[in-house]
Amino acid sequence: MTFNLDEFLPYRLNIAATLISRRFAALHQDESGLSIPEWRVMAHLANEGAVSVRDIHKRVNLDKSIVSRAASRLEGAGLLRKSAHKGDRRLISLELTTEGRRLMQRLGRIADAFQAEIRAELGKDAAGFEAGLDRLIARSASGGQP
Amino acid sequence: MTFNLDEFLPYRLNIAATLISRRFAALHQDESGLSIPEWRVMAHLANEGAVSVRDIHKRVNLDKSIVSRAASRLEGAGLLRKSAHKGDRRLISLELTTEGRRLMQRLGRIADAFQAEIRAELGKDAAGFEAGLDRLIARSASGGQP
DNA sequence: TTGACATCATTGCACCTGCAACGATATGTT
DNA sequence: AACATATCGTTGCAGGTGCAATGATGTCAA
Repeated sequence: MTFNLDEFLPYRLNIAATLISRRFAALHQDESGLSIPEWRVMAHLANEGAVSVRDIHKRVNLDKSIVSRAASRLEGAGLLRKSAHKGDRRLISLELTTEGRRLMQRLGRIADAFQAEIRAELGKDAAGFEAGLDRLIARSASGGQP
Repeated sequence: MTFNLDEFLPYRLNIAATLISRRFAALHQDESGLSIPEWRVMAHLANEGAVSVRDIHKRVNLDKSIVSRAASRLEGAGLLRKSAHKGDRRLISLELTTEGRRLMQRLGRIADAFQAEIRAELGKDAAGFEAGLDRLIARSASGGQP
């Protein structure tokens, strides 16, 4: 039996992702109270303006049910606004309110600072690490190893 | 607004971990039917022999309630055995059955092959990627940036 | 126009997770 | 010995997640 869990890449990847998420959550939680899905929805809206649930679902890797519920909570918190999409009444337009935009400006700064901190910790391995990350995502997203 | 979610490291890390976990699950699911917690418990037992719930909880980053429930399911499936710990009756000794050991031999081979596949995909970035991963885990586990 | 089929957002449901009790047992102090 | 405190495994419970309906709307072809 040569296999060792501590050296297993999927395991280490999972641990690292969990720890980094916790660290980031600890940084912005007090200020925002956002969960991870809510954070992703807000971050996407901050970049893209008015989009549908389906757009977010596809772009930020969240099940559409999760996007839907997150949007409802965020609407209740006054951070985004839902409106009917002109032309296609199946769609819903989501966009940030002024308050939502203001929050995302602060969170954007926190996020940038945190990313800089991580890159500093990575030091000379930063470039290789990020290149590997992107390669894994690209290879895995397309369904395997084509 | 300069922030972009797609370039945000915690986000990319989370996506990569999820995708890799899915790929690995797809490989061994048919053969084993194990969930991620069950897989971790089994993998640890395969290396360590008889250990307690608390040991696993600390070593493989799972809440003790999750370890406890996973162990019960695995016991029901005939893959591990619970027995009283001599000397300290609060503890429970967990160890693989013959069937469990046999399963882990097959899964160990699958895991090793999968890891080789990932390293091949990473190519020249493999070393930097893994070094970065370990560094992030080490820095984050110790509570921050000491 | 009608009808078959696709797409969108929401909801229901079963499962998993994280956290906080809880009872049982150990340890340490007096 | 007796008590306070700590540790172990289990369980209850609230909340989150993934998946499969569901109903509303859109598209396309005959």
